Amino acid sequence: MVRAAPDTHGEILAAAARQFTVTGYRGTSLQDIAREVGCSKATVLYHFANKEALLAELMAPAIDVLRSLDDQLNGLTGAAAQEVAAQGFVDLAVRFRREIAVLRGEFPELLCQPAFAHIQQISDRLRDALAGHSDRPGARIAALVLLAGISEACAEFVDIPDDELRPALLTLARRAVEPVDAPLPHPPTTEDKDS
Amino acid sequence: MVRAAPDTHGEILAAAARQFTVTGYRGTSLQDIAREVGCSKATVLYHFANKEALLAELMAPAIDVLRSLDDQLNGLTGAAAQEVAAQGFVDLAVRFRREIAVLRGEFPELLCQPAFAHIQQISDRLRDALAGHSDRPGARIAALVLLAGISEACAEFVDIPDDELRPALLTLARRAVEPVDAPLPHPPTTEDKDS
DNA sequence: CCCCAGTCTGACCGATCGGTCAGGGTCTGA
DNA sequence: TCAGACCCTGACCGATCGGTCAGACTGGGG
Repeated sequence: MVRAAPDTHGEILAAAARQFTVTGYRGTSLQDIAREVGCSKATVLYHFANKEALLAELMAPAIDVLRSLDDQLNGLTGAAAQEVAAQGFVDLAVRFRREIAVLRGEFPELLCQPAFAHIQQISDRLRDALAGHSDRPGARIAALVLLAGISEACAEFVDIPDDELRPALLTLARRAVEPVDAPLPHPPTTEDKDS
Repeated sequence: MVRAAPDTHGEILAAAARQFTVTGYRGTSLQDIAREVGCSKATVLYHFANKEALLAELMAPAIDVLRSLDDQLNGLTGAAAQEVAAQGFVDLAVRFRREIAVLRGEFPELLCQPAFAHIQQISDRLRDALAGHSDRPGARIAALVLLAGISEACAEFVDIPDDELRPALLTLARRAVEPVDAPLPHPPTTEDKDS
């Protein structure tokens, strides 16, 4: 044991997560992060190639889950796609509230960065699934309102425990989604992860 | 007539509105705005005291309408408050899509500026009204999801005409809002502005 | 004619940004 | 004891930001 094992890398990551959620990505300087950790700005840039790499490492777990949700959605249509999309996204948003809060608002600019190249397309497909792959404006609008609103709610209600937030959002999503004629294989009263 | 009456002030305002909607308030520099207008940065700062004053003048009409909606909400309770809040906010968001898009994401930072001092409290009251002044987490969550989602949808669906977007959002809002036991004085099938 | 108010500009300012770099400490294994 | 990997830092860089300022240009009224 060498006295508390510094783990500066992890501390920087944690400090960045805190600051990004409060002041946003652009609104947080490397200097701010270094100050909270108690090291120099150069140290931050020793552990991370650049500011973008810091963000990318912070977002990686959430992005992995988003990608796997995208895989689950592949091939599903109609009401089944809507239900899986609603459950999957609510679960993701609640679990990764902090990451959602970071991306909030700076989505368009952040998506330009190579680390987040495919996020836009994935979230487009997610929105499309939530709309039951329908072309009706009402369905498309409802899907967008839900995705954006759920994200915002997760970022805002940090004081509400997961187990309370998740069912409330899921109930809301099911109520708000524009119903599509294709029936579900079985009633979605319990959680069903795989098809 | 003195050849086309420059109206630099208005041109700067219009250019700022365009750029703010695309790259955000912080993401747009005075240089960018000046370049689009075809004047110098110093000219921008001759017509507007500072960057914040430019934003304030841009937002003034939307804020006026928001304030009058806040007045309408005063004293209403239960389902009546929910209905007026839903109608009022959907109408406001659709009409002022551009302004909504500007504020999107930079809300927390922008609210610190003196010009937007009371916006936070007004939007809190609006959210509370949309929740029917209920304390139930479900109602509060639904209200936040709706407000955030509707804002985002208005900023995103710029290509959809007002007359199509407004009823779709209103239908969605009525479907998604957590019902409150207090009944409406009369069914809200037609628009009713005043009590 | 001059004067003045309105409009506009280039040059400049201090602050801050993300990022680089040479070098100093410290620990470890040969 | 020494080499080298690892960790960290102060000093510095160019770019860009919002904002200031002295002065140039213009048109109209006395």
